[in-house]
Amino acid sequence: MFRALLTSRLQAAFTAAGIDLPEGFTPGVVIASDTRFGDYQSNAAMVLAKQLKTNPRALAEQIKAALQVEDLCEKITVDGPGFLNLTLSPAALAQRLSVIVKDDHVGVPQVEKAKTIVVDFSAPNIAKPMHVGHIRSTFIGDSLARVARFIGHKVITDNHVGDWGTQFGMIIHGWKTQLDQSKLKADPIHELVSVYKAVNAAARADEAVLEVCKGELVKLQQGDAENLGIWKECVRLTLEQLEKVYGALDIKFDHYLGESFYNDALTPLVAEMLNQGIATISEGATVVFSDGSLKPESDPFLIRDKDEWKPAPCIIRKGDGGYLYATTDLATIDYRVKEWQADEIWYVVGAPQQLHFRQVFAAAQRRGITTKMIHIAFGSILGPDGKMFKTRSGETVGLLEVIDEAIERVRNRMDEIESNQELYRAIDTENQALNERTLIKPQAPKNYTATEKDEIAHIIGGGAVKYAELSQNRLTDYKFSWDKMLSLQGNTAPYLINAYVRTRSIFRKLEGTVSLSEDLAITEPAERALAMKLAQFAENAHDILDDHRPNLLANYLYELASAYHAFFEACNVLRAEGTVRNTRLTLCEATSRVLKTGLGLLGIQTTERM
RNA sequence: GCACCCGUAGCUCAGUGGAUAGAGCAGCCGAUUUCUAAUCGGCUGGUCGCAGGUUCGAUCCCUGCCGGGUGCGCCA
Repeated sequence: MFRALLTSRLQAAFTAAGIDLPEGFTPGVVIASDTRFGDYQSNAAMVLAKQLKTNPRALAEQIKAALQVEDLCEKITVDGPGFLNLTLSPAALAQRLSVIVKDDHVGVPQVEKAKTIVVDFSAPNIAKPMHVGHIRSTFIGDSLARVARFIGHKVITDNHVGDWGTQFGMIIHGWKTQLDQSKLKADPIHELVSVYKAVNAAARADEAVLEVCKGELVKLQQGDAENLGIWKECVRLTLEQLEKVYGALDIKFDHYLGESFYNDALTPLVAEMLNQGIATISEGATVVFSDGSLKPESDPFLIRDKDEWKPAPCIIRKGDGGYLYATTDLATIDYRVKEWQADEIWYVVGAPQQLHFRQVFAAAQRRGITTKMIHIAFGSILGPDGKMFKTRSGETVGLLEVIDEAIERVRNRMDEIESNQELYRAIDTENQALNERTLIKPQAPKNYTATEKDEIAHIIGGGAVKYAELSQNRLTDYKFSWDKMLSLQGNTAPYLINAYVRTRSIFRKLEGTVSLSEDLAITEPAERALAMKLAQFAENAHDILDDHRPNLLANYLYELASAYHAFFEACNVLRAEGTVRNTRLTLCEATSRVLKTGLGLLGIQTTERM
């Protein structure tokens, strides 16, 4: 990986030049912000010159003279106020290409120290459908887990299903009084939701109904056999449906340890926290107050009111003895640390829950837990009107509906292309009147079987939905738009998959097995730009986890696909011969491998034809 | 009231100390007897919310304000 190599060479150059580095300063090399100047650049001279109060350009020249990079670079220049610009040699790029084509990690180095990372994501609720609100957590979490695994970490994915909570009082009451068995059989979640909604409405109108529901909940919590049976059936039916959804999305979990899994741990946990003096009883509830060890500004158990800091405790047991979300989360942390020896736990949960996690993490740390806990937050999903997409009120869009709609659009696009092919062939080429833009080039007839067409539509449609989410910065609010999410034009999954398809189609045209040699010569600008992009995957794959942002990967893949499309138009592969042909075929193979791997890390599959 | 997130082209968004701020969509012009046109090339489009500050250098860091959103003791 060039960045790491060049960085270590740069550091060596400082030593060789006899420049003492100030405390806390490590010179670095980054990918050039402007490719006109080179491939990599370093601002070290300017940063250091500021501290040493010397001339940055002179310093840069001094470093340049000491820099030993003949094997990697063909050009080193000092430009502007003191930029050190490095241009890789074609030979170094070619050597890199050979690695990408052979290595099963396409040239991406493994982490030096593998960590055990638990990724907590998706977390749907029992008896509720997965809706668009679950898109972010599910796709981001899955992608981050894949990336971490790919670069060598030990990853444990855990779906912390919402299978225990106050909503079960209403569901059980509804199950007993108004469940329609035939509807339940046909569409379990749908029936459970309508039962829940009906009871919820009734309870709102009538206090007595609410009391009955509370009673059912207490019976459930006390282990009443009938209620427990109903609850188990709800969980079973919902999980069965969830498996289908995850199957369609190509997402797997190592564990499904829902909230109920920790029920038995809650009472001892609270008792222990009381014993340790971490928790206290306040107004009947058991709560965690600030212990004063943190500065008030960063203490999650304090809130400022005018000029004074007032307590903002975290409740771990209600006055009525009931446990809460925070209690379960603390028990879950215990389990993950003890049973799995987690070095890190990642929570892929929306930004509104930030305070909750700050409190839970702080409470866990007070209990002596040193595992690194990270809340990987993301913005809200907004409706077309720019307002919050609320789950409780109004209609929500089901996750499967979105996927199905996307697949349908892909199918339409495929049909359109097919009919254009027929139309084009039917036209007399001398008939100018019909020579309109709507006509596209007649491709070789694709002759898909029905199964192939289904598979392709599924891969591209599902990929389009995932890509629409993953190509965005997770922190910005997400405006839900069918067109944006399902668009097949521009920076979308179909664009990337199309680049992959183009690589494969070239190899299909070749007779017999192809053997690529290491006789490479990168000469054309489009070849060079593509080779450069390919080499950068080694860096990009690691950078994604710096701030847990899959959109960096999406951006990279888009740029790679773009470079490939440009190369494809500029450099014909099959008509070339000798070294040129071998070089271009190698570029195609490398692109093919990096695209397939990279899309795979986003959870997106590829297809050979489209 | 306090805290957090957001404010960048007509629209949707990248870009968390570097050089002349970038894409996609929309609009306009062009490219195909040639490896998949779900493509490529070009043009048009910006007081990076406002005002200060730090810096050789700020969309990015700090302070204040404006606008939008979310959260804040017994829901998850």
